[in-house]
Amino acid sequence: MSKYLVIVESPTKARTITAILGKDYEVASSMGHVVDLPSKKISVDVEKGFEPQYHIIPGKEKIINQLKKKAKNKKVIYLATDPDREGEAISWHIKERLSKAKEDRSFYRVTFHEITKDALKEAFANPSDIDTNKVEAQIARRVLDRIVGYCLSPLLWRKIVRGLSAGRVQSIALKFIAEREKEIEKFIPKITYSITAKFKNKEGEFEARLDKYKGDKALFEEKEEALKCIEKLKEELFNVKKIVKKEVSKKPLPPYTTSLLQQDAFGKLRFSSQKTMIVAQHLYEGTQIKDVTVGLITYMRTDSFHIAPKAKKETQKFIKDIFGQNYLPEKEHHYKTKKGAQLAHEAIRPSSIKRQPQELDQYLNADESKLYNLIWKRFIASLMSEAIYENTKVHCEGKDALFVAEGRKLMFDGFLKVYGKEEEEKPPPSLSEGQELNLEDIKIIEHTTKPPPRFNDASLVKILEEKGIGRPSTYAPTIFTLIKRNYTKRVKGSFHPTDLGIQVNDLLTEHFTKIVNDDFTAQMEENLDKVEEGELKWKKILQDFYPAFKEKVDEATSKIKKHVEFSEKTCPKCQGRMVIKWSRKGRFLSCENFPKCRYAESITTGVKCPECQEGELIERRNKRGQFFYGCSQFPKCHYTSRNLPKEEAEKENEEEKEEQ
DNA sequence: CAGTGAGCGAGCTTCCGCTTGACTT
Repeated sequence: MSKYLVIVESPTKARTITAILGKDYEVASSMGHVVDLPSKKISVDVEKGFEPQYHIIPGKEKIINQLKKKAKNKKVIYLATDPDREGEAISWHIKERLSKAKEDRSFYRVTFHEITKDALKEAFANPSDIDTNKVEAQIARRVLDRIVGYCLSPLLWRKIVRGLSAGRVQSIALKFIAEREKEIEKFIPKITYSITAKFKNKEGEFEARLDKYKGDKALFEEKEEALKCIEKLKEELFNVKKIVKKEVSKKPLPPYTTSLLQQDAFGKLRFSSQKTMIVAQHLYEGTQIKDVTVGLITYMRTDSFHIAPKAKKETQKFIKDIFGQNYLPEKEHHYKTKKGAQLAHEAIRPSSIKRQPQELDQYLNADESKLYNLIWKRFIASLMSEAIYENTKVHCEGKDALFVAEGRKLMFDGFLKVYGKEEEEKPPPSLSEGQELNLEDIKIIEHTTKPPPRFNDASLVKILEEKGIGRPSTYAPTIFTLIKRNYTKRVKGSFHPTDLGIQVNDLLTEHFTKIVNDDFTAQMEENLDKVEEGELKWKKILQDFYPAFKEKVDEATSKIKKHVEFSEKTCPKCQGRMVIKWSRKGRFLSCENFPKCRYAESITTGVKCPECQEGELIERRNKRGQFFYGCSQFPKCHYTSRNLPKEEAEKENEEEKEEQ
């Protein structure tokens, strides 16, 4: 019988810890949060000090009961959830629920940043209490998000359409997408002209670009000017004025955090954020290799570059053994962690560098192999030495003109041996200073400025992380929410806002400028830090925020006119216009004069029923709220379909096109 | 896996962040 109970968040972690701690410790997992604000109501008493009204998350009663059962005969319970704000709050909620029992028992908080024998020994030798400041910072964060989300969303229901949502994180993500579209729309391409020349001497020929003409930067707005310039240049004599050689080194990229993994997997494998996380989860949970299940990578939701010392040593030895001492840097690279990171976990790395990608292929499916391959290479590269290039810059001068030719040569590959591309450019042939050159050819190159690109999974996650908006566990779900709400659509991998998305964003940016501002979250985080330091009371954050926010909500409620969607049709009874309304069964057409005129009808799609040829297809919803199409002649005709027959035909066509 | 519904005007929707399984006929 175990003496102690240890509670962690994830079952995988529980398994690993059990193996280290031994028989005296029973390890259980909470599966994340067990207590939260109920989703039905706002559950924050804004009149009385913003006190949150918590409940057990539906479905988590089972887990709490299991924890209670396991705690029964234990005198000591160790709360070992993740060492960050959310982890502290989880421990606090669990303690509250478990200490209601009559038995006397002690609770200790233990924290560790890596799961090794030494780290655990250290942690359990120095147990502490729950850090109430950290918990309070979490409460402030939770309550603020609840207030923002549950005040703004209903406003959108009333003013635009039911079922919409807004929040501190998703609304900024939407803003990035919507504003980018506006930039693209108003973008006017600008054309400029530059000049390149081909020079020749005994050794060979090379290209150079015109850098300066009569002391000015050689970029022309008019083609005429460039042509005139060329005519003059043809008469000039050129020689090699200067040859500059310079060694430059290129540092490897840091190991993966969640955001970097999502970005790279999108760039290299075209995985969506969501897909990356699902595949990474499989690698983390592990797979059976020669009768044992082993986790192949460390935890995939992290914002830290930290590497367990033991893993680092193992990898450095591996690099030395396989590639040689040269491939280890003289001084270890330091990767700077983002401000505001919570550092609860390590960077994402292989659990052992010795499990090489090609050896695992037989145990993994294609996607898992590809992702593991990236993780393995990126991690090992992050500990390898820099690549060294020799850059050559040749200045060719005439009377009024300076041409520059550049090249680079790889002198030492370093980390490029495993990860990344060699960017070699052909250096000019061997030249000597003062040498005369023949101008062989000269031409104009047209440059068109391009609009900024639309966001994709990678760039959206990148900007969110840079601005400190959202957390590793929420990047993928946030993107999913924007798509689910029909705010944005993925078109060939990049996000286009929908009309609805633009409309929602316009409303929010006009009336809630502060909340959809980039640094709203940053300011919140600064305040939360103060709460953690004990310098600020959590309620003060809300007292400072809420009154002005409430005023804006009230103002918007009275100012904004409800958006009414008119249809083309008129009411056959009173000649009023028909408008689109929502019931719990979906959309329908109603007379604008309701309730004076009660005429209503279904919205038809204009597509004839393929079965009876009489009725038209109508958009319908089943008990679970899912859409399907049925015949207007029901119950005479029972035809149903998930998609419009016409759409299906179009879809098939598109697929065929793409395959070609 | 597919099926899903019969009048619609109530009562419903929603946030962010931490975790993994997983309801029906």
